[in-house]
Amino acid sequence: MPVTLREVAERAGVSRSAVSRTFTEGASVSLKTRQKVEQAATELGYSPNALASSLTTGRTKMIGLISDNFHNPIFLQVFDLFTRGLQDRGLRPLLVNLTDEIDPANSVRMLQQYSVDGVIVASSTLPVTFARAFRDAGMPVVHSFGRHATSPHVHVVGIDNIACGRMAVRTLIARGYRRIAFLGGPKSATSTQDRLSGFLKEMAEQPDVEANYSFASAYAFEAGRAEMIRLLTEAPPAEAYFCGDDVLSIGVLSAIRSHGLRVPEDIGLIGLNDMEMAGWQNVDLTTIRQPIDEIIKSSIDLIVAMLKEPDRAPEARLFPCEVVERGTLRPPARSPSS
Amino acid sequence: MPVTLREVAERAGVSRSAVSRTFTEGASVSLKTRQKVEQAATELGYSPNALASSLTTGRTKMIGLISDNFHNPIFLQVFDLFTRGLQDRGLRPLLVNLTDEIDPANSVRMLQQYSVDGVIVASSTLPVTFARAFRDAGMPVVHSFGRHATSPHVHVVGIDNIACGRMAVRTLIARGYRRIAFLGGPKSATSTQDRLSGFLKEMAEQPDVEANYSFASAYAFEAGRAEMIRLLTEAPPAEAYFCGDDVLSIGVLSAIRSHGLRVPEDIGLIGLNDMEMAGWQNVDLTTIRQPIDEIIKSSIDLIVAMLKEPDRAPEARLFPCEVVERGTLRPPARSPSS
DNA sequence: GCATTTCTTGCAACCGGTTGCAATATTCTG
DNA sequence: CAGAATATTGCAACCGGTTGCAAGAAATGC
Repeated sequence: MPVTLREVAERAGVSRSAVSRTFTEGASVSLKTRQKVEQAATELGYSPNALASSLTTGRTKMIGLISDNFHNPIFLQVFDLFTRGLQDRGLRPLLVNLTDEIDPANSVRMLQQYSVDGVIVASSTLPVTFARAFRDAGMPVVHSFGRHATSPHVHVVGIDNIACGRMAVRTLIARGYRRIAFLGGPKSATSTQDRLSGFLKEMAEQPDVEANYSFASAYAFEAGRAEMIRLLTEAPPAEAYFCGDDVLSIGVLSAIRSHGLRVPEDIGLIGLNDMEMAGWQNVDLTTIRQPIDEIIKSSIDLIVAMLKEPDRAPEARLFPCEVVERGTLRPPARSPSS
Repeated sequence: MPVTLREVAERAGVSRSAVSRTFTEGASVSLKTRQKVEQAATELGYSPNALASSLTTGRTKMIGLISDNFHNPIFLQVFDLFTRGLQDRGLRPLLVNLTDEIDPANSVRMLQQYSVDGVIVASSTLPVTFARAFRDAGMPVVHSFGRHATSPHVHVVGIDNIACGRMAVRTLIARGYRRIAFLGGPKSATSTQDRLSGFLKEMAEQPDVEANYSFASAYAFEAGRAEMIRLLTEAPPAEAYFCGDDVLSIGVLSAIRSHGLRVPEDIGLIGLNDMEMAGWQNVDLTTIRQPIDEIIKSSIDLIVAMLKEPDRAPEARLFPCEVVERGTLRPPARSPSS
């Protein structure tokens, strides 16, 4: 059905090479042949088969886009930015949903079979070993929203989750909260682990503060709500909670209100991400903003750079986060001790 | 870098055909050769290049997954179900973000170049002509969430939006609302047009009912909020609104509450979709449920069927919707006239 | 105008597989 | 055990392109 090189060549009365060359950037073709070929091509509606050419060029311009998070609304934005960013550079995302998969082996094999030029792992929960599996298979890989390592084996673009944990604590302390808790995402998520670790480190440096923590089963509304309901019924709650992320926070908010308590009057809340919904009037969540667009832009830049230079030394690009003030924390104390 | 057929053949001491055959379902290979080949293959870590084979088989097992909606949280669920469903059948989604694109020509060409086996257009807003462009290029195509046509030119899987419009009206009438309005999505979206059309048709059959309608600029929270704020400030509001979809409803809800009014006491609200968020305790939206999972499952079944039988007569598969009772409408009137 | 240099062009081999066909090997039949 | 039927195998051509190379054409220098 589709028109091939040969047909165009025949109609234009030139060799197949000539046709190939007119469609290859920077190849040597005279204006005359180029015109003949282009005319024949448009008449026939020809466009070159990208896969056939990949066979010799070794480039498919396809990028594996892998994620295990298809439930957190923030990832819709992530997919939007990734797909557009890749498209703008002439790359095609081959989407892989890892939800039911624990082992990278299958994805590695699959992406190998499709000879993708590179792989982007978009996940804040997958362990580093995952991205490494792709690197070990010889594919350029970037782990977006991944865990920061001092001597990374793989390119990582994201935030410093430990620093975020500390930032949350300092923000809460500055507002006079003294009984503080971390309500994290799943215990197995690297982002949860790091945020908790930062949270605890900063707590250890603060006198007279009571810390506590627990985990929700997922970065999801229901998980946050369920965990908060448990906390509210089992013991007196903390004065303020640092939640693993924004969706979780919204679930927590819902639990608190269901319980007849008010935010921020009875309980303070700070999230992480600054997803669109955090700004909705009935949510109005104070949160730590993660610069998603920059992370994604940088990830794409990095993967593009690796196409040219596959052996680039692994690099961790971390972006600063900042607190976005909204309505779920009481205002900062008037006269801080410092 | 990657291992090729030839290397496996050499190591196993057989011809290249033999290797190819061991990896081809139902090809004739003796147990002995198969074992030799399999051993050599695992030793070398070989897996066949899907793109090279596509050249002769004419099948890439890639499906173009096209959408123009990367802002409505419901589409995250849509992508989740599509990617998993396709993966389960050994198909790979090549994701195309149409957000900035008005003309199908580019996407058609691109998907042609990558010789996808089929195309799924997932959009409730794109006109039929869009899916048709793919069909005209000779690709099997299914339009999911698309507009129902009596004599379709292209396979459509979705709901009857006109019927949904009527259903919304009947539901509101049954609850005693008499001044009713439709607050639709973008005027250009086919789903908006059809829902409005059903709304108006049913209204025309109802005596003593006052109808009104307007449009939001997008299926999005802010758009719904903005439009509702406009309505509230310009004139006395209707008693109840049928909103174009759930995100829109949530924006509308937010506007109403900001305005100091209560739902459902002052204003009733019914959405469409039954997205996960509709069930969140602080939303609790009464809505018309669209069976997304069935629509997607059916879409995938259809595209798979078309791989075998490309000239299948176009078919419209419409799924019934139902009202999900929650807290944004007052209860049905006790003694209806019938 | 002729020798040189630089462009174009087609040939042919190749990318990594698949597949029809004929030759060979194996199994079955009586 | 011979002859026929069936299975397995490798050869070679092909899928739709790209590319090194050498030959021919055009442009340049003097």
